[in-house]
Amino acid sequence: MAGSDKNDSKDMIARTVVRNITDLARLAGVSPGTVSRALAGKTLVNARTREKIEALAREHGFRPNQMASGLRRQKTGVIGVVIPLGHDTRQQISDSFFMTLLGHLADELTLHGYDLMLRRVVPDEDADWLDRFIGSGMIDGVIVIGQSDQFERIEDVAEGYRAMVVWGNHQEGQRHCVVGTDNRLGGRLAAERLIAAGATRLAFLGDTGPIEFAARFAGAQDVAARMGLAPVLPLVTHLSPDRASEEIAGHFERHGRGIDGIFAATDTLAALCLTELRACGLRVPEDVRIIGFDDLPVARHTVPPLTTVRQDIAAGAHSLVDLLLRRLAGEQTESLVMPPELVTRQTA
Amino acid sequence: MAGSDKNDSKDMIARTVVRNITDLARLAGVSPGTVSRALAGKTLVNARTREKIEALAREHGFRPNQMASGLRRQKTGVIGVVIPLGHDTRQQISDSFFMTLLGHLADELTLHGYDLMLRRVVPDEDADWLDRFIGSGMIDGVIVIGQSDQFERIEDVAEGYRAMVVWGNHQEGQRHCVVGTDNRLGGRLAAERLIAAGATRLAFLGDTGPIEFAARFAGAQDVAARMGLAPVLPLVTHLSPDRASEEIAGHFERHGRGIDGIFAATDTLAALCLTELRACGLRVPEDVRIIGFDDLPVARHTVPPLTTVRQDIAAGAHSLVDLLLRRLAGEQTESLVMPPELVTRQTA
DNA sequence: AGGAATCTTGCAATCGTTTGCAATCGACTC
DNA sequence: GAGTCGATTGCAAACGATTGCAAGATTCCT
Repeated sequence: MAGSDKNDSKDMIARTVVRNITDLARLAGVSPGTVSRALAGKTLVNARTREKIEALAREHGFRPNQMASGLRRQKTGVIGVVIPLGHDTRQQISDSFFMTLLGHLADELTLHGYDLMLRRVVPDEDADWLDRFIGSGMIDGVIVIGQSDQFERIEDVAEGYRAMVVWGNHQEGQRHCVVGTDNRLGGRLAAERLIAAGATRLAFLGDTGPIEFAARFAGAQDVAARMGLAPVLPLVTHLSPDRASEEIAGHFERHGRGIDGIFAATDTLAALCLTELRACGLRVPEDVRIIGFDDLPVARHTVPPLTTVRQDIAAGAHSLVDLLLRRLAGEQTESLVMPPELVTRQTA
Repeated sequence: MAGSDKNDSKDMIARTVVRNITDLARLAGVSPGTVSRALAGKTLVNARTREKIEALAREHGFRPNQMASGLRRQKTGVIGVVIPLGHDTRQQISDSFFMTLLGHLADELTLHGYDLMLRRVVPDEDADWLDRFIGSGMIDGVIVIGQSDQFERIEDVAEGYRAMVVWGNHQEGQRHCVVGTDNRLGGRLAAERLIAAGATRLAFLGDTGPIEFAARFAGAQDVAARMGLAPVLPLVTHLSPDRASEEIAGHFERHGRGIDGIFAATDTLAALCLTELRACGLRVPEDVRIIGFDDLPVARHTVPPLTTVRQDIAAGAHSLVDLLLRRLAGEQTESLVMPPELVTRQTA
C-alpha cells in the first residue's frame, strides 16, 4: 500500500511535464518570479524555498530557457567566432593552424562560462558577413580569426562596435583590436636564418595576398635588401594540400636550381614542399634550406625535422578571450603583438 | 539649401536608431506585424510595401533579433556540436581528426542555413553534459562527436530526444542514431595487411578504452586469432603528441624486438611512432611494418608515406547533417555504417 | 452599381524569463 | 499593543518577433 502510494506519486510527478518556470512555480506553490530568483541563485529567496525549488528542478530535469533569458537580459552568453575565407574558400577552415586556435578558444571561452558559435563565411559572396553576425542578436561579442582580405571592412565595423577582437596582423594606427604575432619580424628571423645556413637566393612560398602573409614576405624582403641579395622570389600557391602540391612542383620546374632557400608561409606548406623536394631529388638542407611558420605539431615529425618560426597559439587564444572579456566589461584595450620565436631544427 | 535639406534628412535618418521591428514599422508607417512579414519574405505583403520596408532595413542596417524570433518560433536555427572528452581532457579537441570533421560539419550546416554552436565537455566533471546542452533551449538539435566512454548516457538520452546524431561506433541493437566507420572491419583490414606484409607479432598502439578504438583493436584480434598468431599486444598511450612520444619510447624499450607489425589507432600516433622507430634505428617496413587509421593529410607526407585505413570524413559530415535534418523533419532514420578503405602506401 | 472574392494590413496574444515596485508577514522595539 | 524594520514574495511590465483572426481596401464580375 505504502509502496503503491509512493509509485503513484512518482508517476504523477513524472507525468507532469515542466516546460517552463511557470509550471515549476505551480508545482512549488510559488510565483514564477520566485522560481527565477531561486534558480538564478539570488540571495533574495528564503533558503528553504530555494531548496525546494532546486529539488523540484533537479527532479524534473528542468533548465530555464536560455533564449528567453537572453532576450530579457539582453545578453546571450555566446561568443561568435568567425573565420573569413578568401578566394581559397574550402581549405582554410581545415587548416591546421586555425583549427588549433579554435580548439584553444573553445577551451578558454568555456572556462569563462561562454559558449562558442562558429561561423565560416565567404566575404566575396556575402559582403555583409560581419554586420550580419553581430546584428543577429545571438552573440555578445565576436572573435574574428584571420583578417583575410577584409581589413577595411573590419576597420569599418570596429568604428561602431566594441565587442570585437581579431586574430591577425597589426598595422600602424589601426582601429580594431588585434592579437597576433609580429609577422614582419618573423619573416626577418626566417630570412636571416636561411642566409646564415648558407642560402643566397631566397623564395617565399605561399599566397602573398592575406595581410599576415604579406607581412612575413615583407620581413624576408627587408633582410634580403639589407644583405644585398636578390629580391625574394614569391612562389604563389593555394593553401589546400591538393592544389599546393602541384603548384609547388610547377614552381620548381620553372625556377629549378635558381633557389637555395625557401621560406614557407606555413608549416603545412613547408611539409608539402619537403615531400616535393625529395621527389625532385634535392637534398635538404644541403641543396635547399627551408623554413616554415607556426610550429605546428607536424614540424617536429617531418624528415628532416622542420626549422620554423613559432607562434604561441595557446597564448594567442588566451589573450583573444581575455581582451574580449575586458571589452565586454567596458574597458578600453590595446592590441597585442606577440614576438615570434625561431625554432631551429634541421632544415635550415 | 536643397543640399542642406538633403543633409538634414540624412542626418535625421542616421540619428533615428532602429533597434527593433517596431522602430522600423514607425518609420515605414506600417504595423510591426507587416514589417515582420515583409522581412520574412512572405507573400502576404504588397510588393511595394515590402520594397519600402526592405529599403529602410538596408539603410539602417537593421536585422531582426534572432533571440526573439527563436523564442517565438520555438526554434533557433542553431545546431549544437559537442565533443565529449575522456580522461584525456585537453588533447582531443585539437586532434586532427575531430577538427577536420568539425570543419566539414561547419560547411554542411552553413549550407543548410544553420549555425553551429560548439561545446567541449568533460563528462567526468559534469555528468549532466548532454541534458544540459539539449535543455538549454539554444539549439534545435545536437551532433555528438565521438562516444568517448559515454555510450550509456547517450543511449539514455536518445530514449527521449530525437534531434540527435552521433559520430562513432555502431553496436548491435543500439538506440541512438550513429554515423561512423566500421571500425572492426577496419581493424581486420589493417591486421590482414600487416600480416601480408610479413608481420607475425602484432601490436595495437593507442588507448583501447574508447569504443571506436576498442572495435579496431578487436578487429585486429579477430585476424590474429584466425591466422593462429599470438594475440595482438595492446600498447596503451594517450592521444596528445607530447605524452604519446614518451609512452611509445617506453613501450619499445620494454617489448623491443618482440614486435614486427604495429597497428596505430590513429594516423597521428602512427606518425609519432615512425619518428620514434627512426630514433631507435629500426627500418620501416623492413624491420617493423606499421599502419595507421583515418588517412589524414599527414599520412601522405610521412617518410615513408603511411599505409592507413581511410575514413571518409567529408562523407561522414555530410551524412551526420543529412540525418539530423531528416530527424528534425520528423523522419525516422537508421544508423549509417560506412566501409573503411585500405590505402596502401609504403609502411606496410 | 452592388456584392462577392481576393489582397493587405492591423490587432493583440504569445514565446519564457527577468526584475522594479509594492505588498505581506513576522519579529522586534519602546 | 502600535509602529518599524527586514526579509520574502507576488504582480505585471518588459525583451523583440511572429501569427491567427478579423477588418479594411481592392478588384472583379454580372
